[in-house]
Amino acid sequence: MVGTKDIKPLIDDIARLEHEHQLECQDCSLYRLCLPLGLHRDDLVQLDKIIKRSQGYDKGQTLFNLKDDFISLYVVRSGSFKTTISASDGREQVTSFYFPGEFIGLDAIHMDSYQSKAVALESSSVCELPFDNLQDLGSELPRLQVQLLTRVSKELSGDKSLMLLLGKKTSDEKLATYLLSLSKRFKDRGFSAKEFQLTMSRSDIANHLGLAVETVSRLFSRFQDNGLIAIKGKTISLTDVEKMQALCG
Amino acid sequence: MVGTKDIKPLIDDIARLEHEHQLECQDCSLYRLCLPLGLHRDDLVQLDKIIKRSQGYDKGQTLFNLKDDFISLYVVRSGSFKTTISASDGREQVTSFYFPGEFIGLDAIHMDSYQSKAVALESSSVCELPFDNLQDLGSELPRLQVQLLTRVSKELSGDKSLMLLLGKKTSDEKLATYLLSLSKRFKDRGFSAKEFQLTMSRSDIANHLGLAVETVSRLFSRFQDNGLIAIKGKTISLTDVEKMQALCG
DNA sequence: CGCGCGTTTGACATGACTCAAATGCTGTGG
DNA sequence: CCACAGCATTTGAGTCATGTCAAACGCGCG
Repeated sequence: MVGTKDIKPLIDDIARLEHEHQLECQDCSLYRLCLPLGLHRDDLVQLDKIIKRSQGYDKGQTLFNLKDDFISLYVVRSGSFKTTISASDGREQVTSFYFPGEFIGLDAIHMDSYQSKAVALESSSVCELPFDNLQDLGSELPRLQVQLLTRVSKELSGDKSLMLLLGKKTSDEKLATYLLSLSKRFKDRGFSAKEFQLTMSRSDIANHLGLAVETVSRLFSRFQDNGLIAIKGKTISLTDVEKMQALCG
Repeated sequence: MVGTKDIKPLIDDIARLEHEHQLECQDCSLYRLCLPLGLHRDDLVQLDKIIKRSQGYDKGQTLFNLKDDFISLYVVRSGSFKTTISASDGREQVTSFYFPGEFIGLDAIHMDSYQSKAVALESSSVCELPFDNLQDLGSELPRLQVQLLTRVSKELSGDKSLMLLLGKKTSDEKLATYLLSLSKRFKDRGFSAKEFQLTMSRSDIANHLGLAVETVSRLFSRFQDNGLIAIKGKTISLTDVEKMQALCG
């Protein structure tokens, strides 16, 4: 029996194979979503030269730590990551989750060290873009700079929305908003918008939304009772997207 | 009698005069804090050409509205602004406050319309940077692009800290963190780090910190009772910065 | 001077947290 | 391959921080 949930690992495998063969940007399956968008073919070749296609990361493995020297930006190639920042007493906030084609480390550009910690949520791989090289190339390729600027601006925009969520929304609204935002991101990447894996733990979700784990767990149960979702372990199906949207506030 | 609180309006007047005389970047008092930092003198002249030094904005006046066409970035020249985003039912979140030398509109770069609304908190003025012109210039002046990228990254970093605040901090910690962050920004601008004007209303502060107005008001009273601050209307003095820092969490 | 809004203060309500315990899942070693 | 250990998740009961509602106060503007 081949269920939907068998597809994602398969696609991950493809990405992994692509990685192992040092596939170039122009042939990468993430092309549409990634930095090269809008660059000319000749430019791409140059970009390729500075990209390090690094080895994979295991679940729980750290991509970079708070205060590590800022050397590179990373683009998720396969898998997923979370970033966190922490208060002086150790309390942590999960600031973002990152999926294939998304940039990690953009908030470090203005400093010489990372401002957050990035950890893989599953077996994952990344493309590493040494920032100095990227800047050198950027002064020759204005479109590359624009792409980069656009990326940071987009993340900024998303963060502002999260502020609204954290500051003003109730727990139901928070979870509904979060699930729909995940759904959209999966859809953009060619996965199902209705059924997907929650690669992050309940406590990562809770933390990101400014809730307690128990609250999130209860919400999942309630959403299920109300026919909004079907959830089994880490697999979730959105069974009533309309009602979910109405819940977002 | 000339109290400390008479100084800021005075400095604002200077900025206003500078503005009226169409002062150029290289002679602007915000030079250190603003975009031109790191540009060569010749480059500055070019930058000057594309900057529109717009007329002032009154308290409460809108700089741009949600969904207005994204034409320009703005740099605060004097005064202060707030930006807000809103949920579908009208609930608003104050996403940021902006002081002289800071950029407004960076989150719109990735779209063709503003993602938020910007409103003056007092009589204020701005420099307007038409984005298309800025990009044209940027392709000739890589350092300008880097400056811009650095700016967006910095705002991103600040937003992540606010997530920690909104998601994990108690009401005291929120207010203490906020007051110290204001203090630092005033200090960076050559104003007193200990005594300054809260140009935003209590309800703007409360909203920004994810609290109710009443909570903020009670906190101000309690902080005062505990000798942390002295507050009179919109003027606040930090009387025990150490204790305040200890409160930040 | 008086009106109106922003702010403060008080009393009460409640959504979400904490603590506690049961249940389920995953990965590991025998 | 199974059994067990340890961690993640769920569920329940009770508490608490912060929000809501209501009213008084006072500052700033016309």
